[in-house]
Amino acid sequence: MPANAQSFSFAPDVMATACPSRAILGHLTSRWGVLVMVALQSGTLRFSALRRRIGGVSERMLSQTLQQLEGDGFILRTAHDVVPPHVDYALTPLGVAAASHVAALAGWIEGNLPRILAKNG
Amino acid sequence: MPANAQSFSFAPDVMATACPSRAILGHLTSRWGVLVMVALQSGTLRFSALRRRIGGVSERMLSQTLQQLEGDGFILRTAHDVVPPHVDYALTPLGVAAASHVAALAGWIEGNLPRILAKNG
DNA sequence: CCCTTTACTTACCAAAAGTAAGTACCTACA
DNA sequence: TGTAGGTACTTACTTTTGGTAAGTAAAGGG
Repeated sequence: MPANAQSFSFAPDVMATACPSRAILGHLTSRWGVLVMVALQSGTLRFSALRRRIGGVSERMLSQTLQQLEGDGFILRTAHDVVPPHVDYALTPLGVAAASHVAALAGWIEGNLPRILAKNG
Repeated sequence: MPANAQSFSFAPDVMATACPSRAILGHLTSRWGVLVMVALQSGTLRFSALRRRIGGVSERMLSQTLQQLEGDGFILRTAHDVVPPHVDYALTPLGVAAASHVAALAGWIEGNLPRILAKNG
């Protein structure tokens, strides 16, 4: 056992099927999860603002994705008890850190799209 | 038109359904795409070596994922015409750049798993 | 009075992904 | 010599996931 071992009985490894990190990675890299994290990077947004910003997402999928990311602690959901409903979504500190990585990937793709589409591997 | 404008009629935007960057993002963040990129970061691997390294992937999905990433120019496939078959997969320069971002995300998750699982958002 | 907006959920159907087996050829082992 | 295993896939079938459309409740505008 190495000197700086953690108080865990396993080393987190995304390559291992059963490792919890695999599920978290799955949530953050899910089709809509990535886009929700990127969208929330620029600040708090309401449900329908998110829906308008993220092209092509359905209410069902947005709702499901938000619940998943909230469950992981990346997103904070704040419901104001008024009619019509008003619900805000914002990144938690943990979410801000995670979002920076997914946004870096998305940004890199956007910035290098010409190169990618030209297939200059 | 700004001075440093690109020779493109659109600004790449992952939030837009029709933008090609959306599809590329989808490939790189697909369930097995992420893990393939991370696995190949440490060097060239054969099909079955990849399969053994990536826990839980089926041959069908690995094959499909590799073809997708090869089509995008992130991966180079080299088939040696021998029996039994011998096929090598390696990252292209473009793939190395992309892999650094997905690996950063995967690495961050692994490194912060305790915090994430403790749900200290 | 009906349409719209808000934030969802539920039922239904299509698309994606997982499982298992087939292909073709070689090596090793008994 | 026959059987098991390794190589890199593909194909058929089934299960799971994802998308579409509609329903819910209450307020406000035309």
